Amino acid sequence: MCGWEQSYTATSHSSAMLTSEGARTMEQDDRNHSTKMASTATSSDGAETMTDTDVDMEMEEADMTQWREKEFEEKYTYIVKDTALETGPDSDAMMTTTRAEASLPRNLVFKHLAGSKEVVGVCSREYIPKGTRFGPLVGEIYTAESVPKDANRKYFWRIYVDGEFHHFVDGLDETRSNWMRYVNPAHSAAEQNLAACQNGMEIYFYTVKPVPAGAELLVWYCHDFARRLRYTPSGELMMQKLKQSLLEAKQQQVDGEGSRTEASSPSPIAVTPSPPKREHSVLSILRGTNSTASSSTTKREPSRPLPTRPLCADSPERPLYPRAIYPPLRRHLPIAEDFLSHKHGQLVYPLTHSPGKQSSATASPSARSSPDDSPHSSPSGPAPLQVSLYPTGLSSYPGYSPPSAPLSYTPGAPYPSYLLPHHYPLPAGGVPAVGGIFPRIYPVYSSLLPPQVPLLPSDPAGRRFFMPEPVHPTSISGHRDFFLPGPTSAFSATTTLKDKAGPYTMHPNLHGPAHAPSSGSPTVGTAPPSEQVPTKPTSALLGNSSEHHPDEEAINLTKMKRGAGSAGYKALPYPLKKQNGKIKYECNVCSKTFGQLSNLKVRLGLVLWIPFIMISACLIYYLIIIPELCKDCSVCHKRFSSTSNLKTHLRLHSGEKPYHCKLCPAKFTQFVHLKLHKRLHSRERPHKCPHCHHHYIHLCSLRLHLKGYCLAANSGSGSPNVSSQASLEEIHRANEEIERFDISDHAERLEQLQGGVEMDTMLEKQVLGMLWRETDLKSPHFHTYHNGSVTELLSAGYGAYDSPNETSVIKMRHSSPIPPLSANITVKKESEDHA
DNA sequence: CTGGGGACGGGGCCC
DNA sequence: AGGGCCCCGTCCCCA
Repeated sequence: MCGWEQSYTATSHSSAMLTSEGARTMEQDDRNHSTKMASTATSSDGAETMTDTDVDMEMEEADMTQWREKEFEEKYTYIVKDTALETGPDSDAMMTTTRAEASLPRNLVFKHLAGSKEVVGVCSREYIPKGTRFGPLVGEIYTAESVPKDANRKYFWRIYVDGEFHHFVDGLDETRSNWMRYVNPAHSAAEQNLAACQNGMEIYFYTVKPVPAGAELLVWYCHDFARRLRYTPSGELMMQKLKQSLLEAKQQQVDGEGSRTEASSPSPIAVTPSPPKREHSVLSILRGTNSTASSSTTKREPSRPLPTRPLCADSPERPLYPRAIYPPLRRHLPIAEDFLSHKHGQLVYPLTHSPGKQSSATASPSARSSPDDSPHSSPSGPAPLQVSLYPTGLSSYPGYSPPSAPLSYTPGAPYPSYLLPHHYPLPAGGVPAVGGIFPRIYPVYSSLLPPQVPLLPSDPAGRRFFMPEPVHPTSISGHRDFFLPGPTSAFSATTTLKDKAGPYTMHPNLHGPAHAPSSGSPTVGTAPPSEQVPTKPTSALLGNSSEHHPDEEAINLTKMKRGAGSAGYKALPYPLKKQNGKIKYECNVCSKTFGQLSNLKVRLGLVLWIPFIMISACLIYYLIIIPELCKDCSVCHKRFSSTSNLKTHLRLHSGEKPYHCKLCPAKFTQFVHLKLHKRLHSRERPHKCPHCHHHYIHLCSLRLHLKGYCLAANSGSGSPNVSSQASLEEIHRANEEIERFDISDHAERLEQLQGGVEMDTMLEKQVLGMLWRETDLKSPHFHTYHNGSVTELLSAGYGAYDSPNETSVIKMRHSSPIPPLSANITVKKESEDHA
């Protein structure tokens, strides 16, 4: 936590980090901003001085939904400027992208329709803290007088001065607007993460909540703005109104006809009793119908009053919102109802909604769905709202097409750790630990995966795991969307396994509003209605244009998204059978049949997801974990769980036995074996040395030890002969010999004899003789002695045995009943030699 | 049954 | 914090 906090705080004011281009400008801006903040904080509270951290904390806790525009302007914490445009007319970027696209800040990414370059929304690349300001909105300026009569007001934003309408900022033209035109409108307070505010004569978007990586930016008017436009303070309310309108419209349809137009024809039907018919109904807007004033016929009211669009097309000043509602076509009503009523929709309206989003009665889905008129569906949500009714709409901004900026963006690069909020502790790498739904549903499988592997591709973390960060959309075979399908997406799962591009295509069912665009978000109106291809993602829901059965609708929508080749049921991993001429939506795993393709998709999503995870887990385990853990023997190729065990094993091949028994010649490859072996030597030892830790089985051994080989005893008396003369090593060796002797049968036999000084003396000579024998080749000291001269060792340690030479030892051995100690091959050899 | 030997896994220490 | 290494206890097999 601290780490994050520190890094975050440290860089939090460097907006330059957010956009790599124009860093200087931004930095400067930041500095100014920081200065501003500091001064503001200080002045606002007399003595109290707020630190940056304080400001951050304050921002985190603040409820920005109630902020006034002025507060946004004064309290925002971070600035994200548009990416600087490459002005050169020859610049490649300008050749392939529009200004709107090129202006996208680097911490954002466009959401595209699968397989197309059409921008349907704007998502964050990285975590974006609350209180971040984007903007200002760029577009063509029109005064009430200068507005072209046939202007498409879908992207109109109204600028007020002193409460009076002043002018429009039109984001329609992508070559004259900026990326903000592509931002979709939020249909509910819950999904809203941006608030549109007019500061001065400009419009800015402020993050009103932290925006996690991968989340779509969804804007709604701030309190003041909405009030000016006479909009509801949130998209939610707008949706409620819309829903109400729909119900009323339906009722009217049931009651009678007349006004209703052909299903295919979008002519609006006044739904609400009072509201006069307008060229654009809320529904139409919600659907994303991009009704221009002229095309009004088919559209419904803007689902969500985009910020700018509050007014009707014709009269900007007039607040649009619930003006007139054109009821959806009857055949589509059912869908619309479901859509509006289901909160956790299992309903799969492929193109436009994610189950979660559908849940809310908010207009979002529809708003983002494609407007009929703008079939071409520019997916962005807000735009739709802004349809002609709302001259200035939130939705219109998101748009954007071929990213020039994105192309230059280096995936992985410079993305500021500061973007990680203290309260958003992502693990290093930005991937959250396993969590979420999957582990709860499939605990067994989830447990197989490494703790940091996100299991649900549908969540941002999961997507990152499979499609790490900034894979630029364009890098994926033409697919600009890079979201992975979630468990509910059969198609997604399928494609994920077999096609690289597949996995990353956005699936409406899975990704709610963010993806909706594909089907033509309300906002959509990127292209002029005339150019727009009728997609109808939303239309499917609302029943605008199609006359198809809902299922067919879904299929068609899918086709639109994926292209003819992979559309609808054809995208399933197996062919569907037909029954009575009708496609039978049967699960090839459990054979369960579904009435709708969408339900089958959900089923397959789950079914396919399980083996997918299992396979993934197994691969990870066998290809990564095991090899990592196992070490194999270069000789026999046997594998071991640790290098330590392998090392032990290798001794078997090398013959090395580093663990020697001091009491016998036994040697072992493992210490533990030596230890076990030592037990054999450690029988009861009643004869304990009063001065040290030595214990002996036989008294004679103890006596020998006490004769000069007990360091403790000798150091006290100062007598010892041996200790003073011989090295410690030699003394230890002597003691070892004594011990060896002690455990041998010879000691036992010797003790059975009549002890006495003589015996002890003989014993000493024998034991020490053995010792000398063993060491004489190594020790010059003993060597000297061995050559016949009286050694100091002998004189000191053996007193009477002034000349313990080989002969004496041999004699003793021969004369004594003590056979050569088993361990002393040397001795034995010597005796043999002498023999 | 005993002891030797091979292997596994955990804990602690050091880098 | 993580990896490598060593020590240790334990288990199992076999002669």
